[in-house]
Amino acid sequence: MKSDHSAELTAIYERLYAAFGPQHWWPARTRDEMIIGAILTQNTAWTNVARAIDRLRQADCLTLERIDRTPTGRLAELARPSGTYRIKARRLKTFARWLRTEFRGDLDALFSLGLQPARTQLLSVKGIGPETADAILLYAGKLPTFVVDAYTQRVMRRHLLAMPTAGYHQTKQAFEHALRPDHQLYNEYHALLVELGKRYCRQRPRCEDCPLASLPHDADL
DNA sequence: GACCAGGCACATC
DNA sequence: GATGTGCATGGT
Repeated sequence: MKSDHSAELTAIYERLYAAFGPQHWWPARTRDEMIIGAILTQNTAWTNVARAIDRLRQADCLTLERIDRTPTGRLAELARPSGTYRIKARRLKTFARWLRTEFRGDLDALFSLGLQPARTQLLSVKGIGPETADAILLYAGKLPTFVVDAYTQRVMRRHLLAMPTAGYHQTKQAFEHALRPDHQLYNEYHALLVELGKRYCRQRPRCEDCPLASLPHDADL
């Protein structure tokens, strides 16, 4: 990726915000619920995650402390609507146990390490990759790290702001170089990109009314 | 009945 | 280090 697309990335944000307005993300009532949702949404549409969250709430299993004390098989049963539920149940358990043993179950103890140390810690947990780690840091920790998801990669490539081979880290760096390190800005920008993707980039792109239609783009992406 | 969705771990080359 | 595959449901 060319190193400086600051003007373009700022312009894209302005257009998306003007078109969609504030998104009020993450859709969760508590930090624990946010983290649980982040794990459940891996490679999964949010509508299915919402079902699983409801079931966990009904079963009073929507805190990390409760997850730590609930058998994996029971969690899998509750998380079933979110797909890949056996894996996700294991990841929830792994995370809850890790937080208890390493940070006495205290999220503040994790986040107060600061952005980079906390990120390294999260990435050491099996089941937490770059996107999930960044989502947790940004939305639960209010730390300024940009979350790159599949829609973001697609938008960047489509509008020629990223090489087709640009990876997660490269794309993340481009946004963080272009924008001031402000967790509220990163929060809104990521949410707006997801909304853009959901509306206009699913299946074949439908570019007619897309807020970015007038930007340069590659019609094949 | 495909194809997709707000990834990740692991195997293999 | 890049690429492929399993995980598995519900919506379109």
